[in-house]
Amino acid sequence: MPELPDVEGFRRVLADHAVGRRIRDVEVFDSGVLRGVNAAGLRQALCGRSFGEPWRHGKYLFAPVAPRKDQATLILHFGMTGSLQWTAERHRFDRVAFTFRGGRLAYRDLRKLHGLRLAHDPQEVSQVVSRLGPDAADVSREELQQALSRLRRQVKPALMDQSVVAGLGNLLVDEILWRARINPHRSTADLRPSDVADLYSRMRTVLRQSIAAARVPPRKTWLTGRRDDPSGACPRCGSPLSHGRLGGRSTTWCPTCQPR
DNA sequence: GTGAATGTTCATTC
DNA sequence: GGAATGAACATTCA
Repeated sequence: MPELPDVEGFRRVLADHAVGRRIRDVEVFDSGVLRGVNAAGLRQALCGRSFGEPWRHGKYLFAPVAPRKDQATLILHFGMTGSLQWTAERHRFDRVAFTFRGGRLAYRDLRKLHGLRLAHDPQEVSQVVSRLGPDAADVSREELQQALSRLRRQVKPALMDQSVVAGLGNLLVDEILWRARINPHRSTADLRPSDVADLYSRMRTVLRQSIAAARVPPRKTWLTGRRDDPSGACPRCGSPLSHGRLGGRSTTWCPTCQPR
């Protein structure tokens, strides 16, 4: 599930409900999601403290621990199935829960591909961020142009590479390329500046609308709304959609709108 | 039982 | 050195 818009939604959940409130308890139901920290360490770092204003870069969510003199930051990554929920109800896939007066915040994740880290100082945080390209919701057209022009790769895997631009996942990239009428197999080396300009403006639109919905909205007018239908037709031209694998990921495109 | 799933990382092989 | 590929991680669901 989680790409940039989803994680931005989780950021809002944390910001709206938990920031500034005393963390009364940290329950670890499954330590399989803890990375580089154990349950006792996490409890000790967080209990009695609170979260400061959370921020996001790409698909990572950073929750600074207050008071700031502690210099610690909780780093969350949601893998393919994670989420952050403000809910009183315990769910079978809740792996960690933070308890506050008046509610609880659950890190819920089916597959446990990623999870929670605790950075003890700003260096550890910048270490994580330094491996990422500019945030997709924040990057300028010039930056994107430059990042892509350095590569000679198929455009889809290039855009999904978090060190090129951070935050785009499988669904978003398919959606953006479809709107920009760029075939996912095309090489970044062959993109004209006008292609990148198109790509950029489509990316902005898709991100803005997806962030508002806290997900890639499964609308029938979007490619995303049709990709799971094996006999799906392009919402724009009606051609049967093509399906394949690219960079190891399932890929959907329109052979008419997105010629090679 | 099999394969696939909106992610990342590592090893291997061009 | 880059780029492409496949496996691995853990788990459920169709």
